[in-house]
Amino acid sequence: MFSFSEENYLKAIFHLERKYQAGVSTNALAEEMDTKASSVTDMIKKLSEKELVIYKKYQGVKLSELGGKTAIQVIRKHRLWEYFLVEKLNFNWDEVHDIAEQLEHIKSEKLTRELDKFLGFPKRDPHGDPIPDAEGNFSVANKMLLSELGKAEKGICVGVKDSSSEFLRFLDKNNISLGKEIEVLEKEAFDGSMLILIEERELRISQLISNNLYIKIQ
Amino acid sequence: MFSFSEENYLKAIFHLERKYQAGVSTNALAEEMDTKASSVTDMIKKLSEKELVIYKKYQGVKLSELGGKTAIQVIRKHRLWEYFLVEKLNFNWDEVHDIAEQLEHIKSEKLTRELDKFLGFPKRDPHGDPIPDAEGNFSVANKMLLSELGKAEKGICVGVKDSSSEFLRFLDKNNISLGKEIEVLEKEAFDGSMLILIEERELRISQLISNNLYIKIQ
DNA sequence: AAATAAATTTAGATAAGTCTAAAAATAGGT
DNA sequence: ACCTATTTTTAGACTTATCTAAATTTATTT
Repeated sequence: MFSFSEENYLKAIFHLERKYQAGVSTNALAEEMDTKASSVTDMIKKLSEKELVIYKKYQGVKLSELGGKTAIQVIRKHRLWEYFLVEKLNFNWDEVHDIAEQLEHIKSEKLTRELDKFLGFPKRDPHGDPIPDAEGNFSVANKMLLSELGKAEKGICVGVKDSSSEFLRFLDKNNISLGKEIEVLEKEAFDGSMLILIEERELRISQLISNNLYIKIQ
Repeated sequence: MFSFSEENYLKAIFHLERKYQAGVSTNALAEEMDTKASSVTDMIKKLSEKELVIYKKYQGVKLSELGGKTAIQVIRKHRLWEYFLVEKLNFNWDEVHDIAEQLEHIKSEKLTRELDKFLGFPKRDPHGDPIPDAEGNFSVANKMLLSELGKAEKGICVGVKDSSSEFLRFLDKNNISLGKEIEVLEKEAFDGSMLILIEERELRISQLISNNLYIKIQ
């Protein structure tokens, strides 16, 4: 089928397409993949020959139908494995990403289906991201960033934008986890920090934090 | 750490060392790995530089202490995943090998430990092979081949030598599975076939079959 | 619209793992 | 001990995925 590297590129393009609908630039992809632009060009050509992406020189790249499907299957596997690691193997949510990066490339449709069934067809991974079903369908929740809330507004914490171990451990330390209600008590215009109420506790968080926490209102 | 390919070579050498204690020959390894002798020589040199094997030109190859430990960890992961697939994900014992070949290369000690714990520290994989513990220790059962039994002798089926899907499906079809008692009713000297009694049923099996079934006596 | 800056692609090189074909070493038979 | 057959290694080439440096295209500024 496809190599690990090809699958990683497809996944990266998929994620970047949300931000760059017109086409993902070589440089953006190079940054996302932590590689050089020239390497990206080479790989894009290869993906283009395999009809996984639509590419015109200097015009950026988009996933084809096939490329999109493939990317979603990789993402499905990644998120199912993350769920497995947390729910069955006692991993914390900040420890699962790197292992899922490896597991997402295991090739066996039956394995993915059976894992999904074994886990009870979970809808979201430990970071609140939706898990595509076998057909590739997944719900795009109407979430927003906590930083978008105004004073006295409330929301339920439903996901994280940054899922780095550092950020997740910060949330753990401050007892912020998915499903909890957060109310904005104050907003500081100067630095974007806010005072929030979560489980009867008041907590001051910087804009970097509120910019990486997804919430759902009402 | 080590590449998939390096790990596969170590595993192959480990398995072949049982048969060739004096050192595994390049050709034997090439056959096992389904590759060319020249490729084997190249890889052995690399493994030798990394001190994973002991190698002198034209003298065959042996695993070093480190190479042996590494091989056993790969085998441990392979067998744990096979057990997982059969016990948790409803796979049949003839379907798990290829997937375990992929999963055995996932790098995370914690994952292996937690998987082992989750499975209840199983001692044997679905084919009856011992699963090394975290320290690499595993029991070498005093098993023998069914073909070594004489007339009127009995044994408990404890493993398979060939674990190809074809052989395993043959066993399924004839209701031969691990744990069952087998008694030799007749032995045909001419072709090595035997008439066996298993669960009240009489069954004639060729020598190819009895040569690939491990049993334990008394 | 020309000049400059930025982004992108091309050209050529490298490392891992494989191959074929040829050379070298070992083993076996007489 | 010699000749031959077999095994093993070497030499040189190919593929995948990467890199650096140079060339080219696109975008921006004046």
